[in-house]
Amino acid sequence: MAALEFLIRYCEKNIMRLTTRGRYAVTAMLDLALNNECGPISLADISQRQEISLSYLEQLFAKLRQNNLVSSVRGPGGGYCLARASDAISVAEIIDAVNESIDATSCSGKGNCHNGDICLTHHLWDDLSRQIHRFLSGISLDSLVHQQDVQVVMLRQSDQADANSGCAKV
Amino acid sequence: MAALEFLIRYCEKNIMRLTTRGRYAVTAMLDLALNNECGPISLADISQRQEISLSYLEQLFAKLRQNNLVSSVRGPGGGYCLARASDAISVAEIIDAVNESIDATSCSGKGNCHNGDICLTHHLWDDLSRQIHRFLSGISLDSLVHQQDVQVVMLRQSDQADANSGCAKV
DNA sequence: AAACAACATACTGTTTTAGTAGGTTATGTC
DNA sequence: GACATAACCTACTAAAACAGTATGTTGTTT
Repeated sequence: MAALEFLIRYCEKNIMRLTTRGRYAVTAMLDLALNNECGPISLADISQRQEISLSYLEQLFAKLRQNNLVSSVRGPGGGYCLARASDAISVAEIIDAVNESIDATSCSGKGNCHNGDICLTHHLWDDLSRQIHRFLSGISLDSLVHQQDVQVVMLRQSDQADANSGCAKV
Repeated sequence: MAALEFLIRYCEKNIMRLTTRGRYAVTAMLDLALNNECGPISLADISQRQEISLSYLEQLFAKLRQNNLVSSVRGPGGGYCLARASDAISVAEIIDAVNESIDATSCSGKGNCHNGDICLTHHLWDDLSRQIHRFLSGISLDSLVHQQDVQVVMLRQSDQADANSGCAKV
């Protein structure tokens, strides 16, 4: 039945991990979003601007590329571009892409998940997990760039003045 | 000035970490919330129900206690209770409590955070970080227990029938 | 041909996670 | 008072994840 399938799916679902790894990935993608009109951005540039190790960035971008979040151009002048418009890329996608490591530890493997209140809290957790995921799915790179948070607008506007005045990297 | 203070505060702020550790803590707190009327709940009970190592639970509850999220009763028949009503305890508090380890790595220590577009993406990240935190601050244990998610209501109702029929543990 | 930059793989030190082990202290019950 | 219970505390450990280093190769532009 649909209910059981549903239950199993969410029992096996893994946690939405949120660490510095995800921060690096989102930060790098934000860097891309901000410099998108300027053609491909090299990882060397991002590495320098965001102070993230180049090789580490390469590892992260391998995953981002596998998940069709960025496209690459090789050779001199090459680099990475967003694969889609920044309003079509969610924060959730980025974090998921970079944390791919399917280990469904919750309650799979043990058949005792399906009976009664043993697993009730698991369901509740899965609810939360899904809410978090849905929340982050609703936040696009674009919405981040275009100040959602009123409190820091003042700070950011002065910053954006320099940043947006036509491809500062050239 | 206020703006600079503001900037520094959020530059130094750490990421909201979300791992299995947090899942365990939230799960355990949910277990408490569900059995709250039954008096103190021993960690041994939670350990058995949620399949979490007893000693690990003890470590987590040490943090939860330090942060006034639970209160304890020693001796036989003792255990832990929620320190407040379940609608006054947010998921964010629980996760924060259990992940306490102040390491402000973002851009503190390096003075270069304050100039221009170098740190623009950091601001954007901090925005996101704060949004996540605010989101999880808005979700209480109580709201989790009382089905926010319509899709799983059907599943949970049958479960809650057993669970809520007066302190199953006695 | 040379330089550039993506792409790939293997290795390393550190931190976090999750759990184990072995206690001490407080408090009910017999 | 003896005893069981369960909180409380500290130190240790194996495994995983994190973050970074090193060393390439492949493709592309100049």
